Amino acid sequence: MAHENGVRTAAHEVPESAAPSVRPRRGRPGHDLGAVLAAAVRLFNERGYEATSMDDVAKRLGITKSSLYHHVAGKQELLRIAVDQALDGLDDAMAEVEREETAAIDRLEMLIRNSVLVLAERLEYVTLLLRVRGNTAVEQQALLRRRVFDAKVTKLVEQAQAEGAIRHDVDAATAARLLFGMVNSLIEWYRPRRGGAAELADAVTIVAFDGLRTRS
Amino acid sequence: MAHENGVRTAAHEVPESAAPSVRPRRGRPGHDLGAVLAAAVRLFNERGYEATSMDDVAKRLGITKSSLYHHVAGKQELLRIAVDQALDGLDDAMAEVEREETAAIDRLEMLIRNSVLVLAERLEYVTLLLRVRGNTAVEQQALLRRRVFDAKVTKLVEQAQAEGAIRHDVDAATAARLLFGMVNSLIEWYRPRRGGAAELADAVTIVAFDGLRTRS
DNA sequence: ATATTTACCGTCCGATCGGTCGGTAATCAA
DNA sequence: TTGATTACCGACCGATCGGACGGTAAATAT
Repeated sequence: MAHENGVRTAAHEVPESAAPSVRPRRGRPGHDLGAVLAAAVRLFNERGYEATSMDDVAKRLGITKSSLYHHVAGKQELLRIAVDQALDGLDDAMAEVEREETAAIDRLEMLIRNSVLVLAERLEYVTLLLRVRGNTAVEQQALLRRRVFDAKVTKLVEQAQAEGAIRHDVDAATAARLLFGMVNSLIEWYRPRRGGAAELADAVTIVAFDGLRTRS
Repeated sequence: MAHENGVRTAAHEVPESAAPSVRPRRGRPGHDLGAVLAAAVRLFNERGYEATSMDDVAKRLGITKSSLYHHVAGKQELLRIAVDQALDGLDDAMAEVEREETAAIDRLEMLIRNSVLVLAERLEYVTLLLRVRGNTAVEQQALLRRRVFDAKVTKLVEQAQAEGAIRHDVDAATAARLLFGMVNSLIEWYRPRRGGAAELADAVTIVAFDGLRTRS
């Protein structure tokens, strides 16, 4: 693990579903960690994490850099909280599927649908996650969790192949990667619309399982 | 256009197919622009463009930063030359397809195959291209050329739909994006093997057109 | 009124960044 | 031997970076 920072920050904190909420807090009014995180993630995605300075984030919030450091311990922690939001969502999607006992191909379809929904719901967090390169300990930890997820997808494809539901002329690992390559590419162009995520999940599963070609 | 730099650098330069070649040059022996570019692109992809300093590039080559500036005008030019390598390859792939007069779906398949091969051949350049965010004029120019490419793909899908070869229950633009989302995702995991690119292109076209599901 | 809690600010710092400049070293052509 | 040509280097510069620190401002709770 290598704590690397001070003690603070348990593991899963903040955005209580990203709602600014109407709770009247105690001290002087101002931004809370949720607002700070939202602004930071938006900027990270616009310009890239490395290309965004803490001063950029502060300015977007209308405060100074020193004020920003009152809310967050450092730039890396901002990144860590954000990617954890994405990874937790993806893990939930996977956990729900693992509770199922249906045919492997049905669980695979369910996983794809769930993942598309998570991607749409937490678009900015997932976008940030998928761009992490592994430069720091925080990023490497994120890559590790991604690899665990990917391995589970491959397992699922292998099972579906063993059950005869998925073609054997494409390697399972390759199929899994192409599948989630397609899913993950949503971050490049999908923009939230009401209900848009569900029909998008339809499109993805159709292309993935039945292909684009018309058949008689 | 907005030249932004000095006069130099015509448009398409260097890597004469990336071969170090045996040509005996004139002055003092050392690195040429091709070697510099290769080292830079590799580092850009490992750590990200912004996170890579010119000193990092110089050190990887075993020279100093000032020596590096003898070969290249600046960091942005390094990026520009690199992404142009990728874009030129993709444009060639598209141009070959546009010369064809077969059915739209066949041209689409040809484009996918060509694109996969370009991706495999110029993997590092394309990787860099696909990560560009648009922070500078150089990057925005690259994004512009990408958008032109994407628009042509959508047109092709629309034609194939009009010809009845591609299903109508998926929006053409969405299909085009999912298609190249899948293709482009190769940069995340594909690593060169002899002949591997061709069978990878097979896998991609199979999944794209016929889907993963087995059918009786 | 006073204590507590929360948010904010100005100022400073060492490190690193992309880039410049003037000079030196090694090779080939004449 | 001299002149091009090409490659390299040390020293320097202004700007910006992430972050530290001590102090102030506004709200609620007592």
